[in-house]
Amino acid sequence: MSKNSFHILVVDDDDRIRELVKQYLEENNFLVSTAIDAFDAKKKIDIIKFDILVLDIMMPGKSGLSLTEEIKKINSTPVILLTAKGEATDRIKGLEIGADDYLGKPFEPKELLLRIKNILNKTKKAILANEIYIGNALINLKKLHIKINNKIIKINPQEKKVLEKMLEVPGKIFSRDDIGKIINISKERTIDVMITRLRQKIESNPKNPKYLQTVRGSGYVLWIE
Amino acid sequence: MSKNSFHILVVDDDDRIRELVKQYLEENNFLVSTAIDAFDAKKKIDIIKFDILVLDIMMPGKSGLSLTEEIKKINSTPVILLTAKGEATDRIKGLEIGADDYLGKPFEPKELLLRIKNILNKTKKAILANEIYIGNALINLKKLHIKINNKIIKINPQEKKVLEKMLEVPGKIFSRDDIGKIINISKERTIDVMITRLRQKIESNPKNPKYLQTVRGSGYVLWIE
DNA sequence: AAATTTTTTATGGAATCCATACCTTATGAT
DNA sequence: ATCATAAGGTATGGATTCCATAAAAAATTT
Repeated sequence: MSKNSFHILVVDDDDRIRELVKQYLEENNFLVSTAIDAFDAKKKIDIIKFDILVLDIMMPGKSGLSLTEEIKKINSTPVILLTAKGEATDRIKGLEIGADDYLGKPFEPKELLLRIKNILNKTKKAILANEIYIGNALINLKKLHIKINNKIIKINPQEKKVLEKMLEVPGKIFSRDDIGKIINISKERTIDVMITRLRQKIESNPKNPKYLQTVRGSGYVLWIE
Repeated sequence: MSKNSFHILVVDDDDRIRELVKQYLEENNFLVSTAIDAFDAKKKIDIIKFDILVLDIMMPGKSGLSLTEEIKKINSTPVILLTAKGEATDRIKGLEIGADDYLGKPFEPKELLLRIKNILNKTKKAILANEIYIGNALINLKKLHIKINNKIIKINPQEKKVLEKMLEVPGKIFSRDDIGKIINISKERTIDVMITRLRQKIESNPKNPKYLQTVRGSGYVLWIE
């Protein structure tokens, strides 16, 4: 049951939410710590460097907003704010003072997970380790493998090359010709075969791909969210 | 059978845990002492210098936390805390006051062993003695030998050179060329043979190496955990 | 010169790569 | 809606490259 390498701090005064989120993220292989309020959080932040903070805005004592402000003065740890419904002002304020994303309550844990992966994909740490999320698959280009559903699947060098290029510009359509140039192949069918294989490795439902999609008449495109 | 050179103090008021851990660590060649509470522990610490302390947090009399605090004022002996399940606060508190790692109860002895090796690999003593764990193998570069499964195996000068270089940057891929430069060899197969030999010495299952791995098309890489 | 270590060579096996053939699906003209 | 056709998907297999290792030869140490 190997964890990924990211540590997240969840701060909320509501026990249920805290525990729910913690559990959900842990199920998805994150290392999770929690804090009950801004002061508690600050203490922990001063000691350990987290990869992401998830802060409730509305907390007794000090608000998530003030905490965000403090944090952003010190370093650039990404912050996701949890805002009560309708509090549009807070959201805007949050982004102004440097929060990286926000999520209105009530929220789906799944949605939070998505945002987290999104942000992680942009961090230096992930980039240095050559790690990036595509949906549920944590791609590690350096180690030539993919972690998905607690399994590790190997990718081969050719597959790596293609993934690498496509990951540089997610959303860009790659013609078969483009892909062919990357791996020195000209036959169209051959390229299709490689795409098929990649799909089997990164998609949870390869027959109906969500991330590595076909663009009929043009080629293929990779989405990372 | 011959011990390694590390001395560990296990402090827990629960007899069963104390004895279990002691036995397990002894099986793995550590020298182990035990203490029944914080006062008992303090007495022993004042007399002997241990390489690692394993402290239960929840103990009658004085808690593992206070003991950690005291210890850290005196010197930097590494401390691993054992915390009851769910006591997230204690864990963070522990790290705050200088503990080096923590482990939630109930824990696998194997997991504890892993953390211990991890910490030892970082200590000055280990580095000075040129001792480092790779999985179950305790490599002693100075003495040109490896302790594994209660056996001592010699390593040869060439093997040492390679290990030494690879240990400097675990996780880095060494091309055959890189390795060839270390030991002045150009034939690729020759290098493979050396890797094979090393695997037979440090891996418990050389056919399926866990630490000294092949990166097809690129070379070899050494992982130490 | 005996023993040990190092290097080379030879061989078999595994992983990867590429192409082809055949199958399925999407699309637009009728 | 139906059908013809273009486009895409994939199972399979041969070729090739790459790697592991036994065994022998050479070099070095004892």
